[in-house]
Amino acid sequence: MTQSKPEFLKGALDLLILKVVALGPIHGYAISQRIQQISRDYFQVQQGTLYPALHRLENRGWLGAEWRDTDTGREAKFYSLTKKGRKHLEAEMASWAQMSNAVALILRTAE
Amino acid sequence: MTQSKPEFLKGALDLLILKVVALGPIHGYAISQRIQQISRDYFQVQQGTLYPALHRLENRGWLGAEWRDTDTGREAKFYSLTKKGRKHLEAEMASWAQMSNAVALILRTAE
DNA sequence: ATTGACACCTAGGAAAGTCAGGTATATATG
DNA sequence: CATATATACCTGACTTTCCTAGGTGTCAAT
Repeated sequence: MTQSKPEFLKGALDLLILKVVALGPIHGYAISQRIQQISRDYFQVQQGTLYPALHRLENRGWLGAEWRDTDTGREAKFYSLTKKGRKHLEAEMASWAQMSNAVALILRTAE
Repeated sequence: MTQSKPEFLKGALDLLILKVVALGPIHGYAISQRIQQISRDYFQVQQGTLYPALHRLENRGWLGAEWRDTDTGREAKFYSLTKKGRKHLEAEMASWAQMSNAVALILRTAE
């Protein structure tokens, strides 16, 4: 797109993931479920989208990962926000608000 | 991303262009200026983004184009919304609102 | 015993945006 | 007059992101 700040539109998924992980350590499969639940089924994150995204966020140092057992006694990779990730999340949220406002400005212009 | 409705995040540019063209016939170069102005410099549409996008929208039957003279006596390609385009704009605006709300739901969740 | 939910992964392709180039005309500046 | 800047259009190569469509393995329920 086109934005001075190149982090959205593509980056909305990153934002959503980071925000959900910020709620507490959680594994990938559950992240997609949470996103779907909270968004009232609006967002449905495909696995082929989810896992590469998680690896991306981990590589950038925003998420840390650790294998642990779930409640149901299964192995799963639990992600948590790093300090860097928390900082980045703050920035992304602010950026999203700006972008959202900018779009609103244009959509609001009278014909 | 991930949305049930596949038309955004990528589609925000299309939305902005369609909305600006809906204000009245306008040529490409001016579209990018208008978007920048109205968004208070937030969006800066690169030419390499703009022109392919306009061709895309034209090919999909949402925009019509016609060569005309500008005020300053130069040739320029003026775009206007087709009926189909107007309908699509309505739909896109509604979709954007939904998506925006869905993101807001997630960003609003308390830690 | 098989199905379905859980939980992870990747490869290939399509779409969109950026960067960096290009053409041409009109106006302003030295 | 020459050159620079703004206007106005365009494209190709590259990158990133997402989706589709596969794959593995475990656990619970039928």
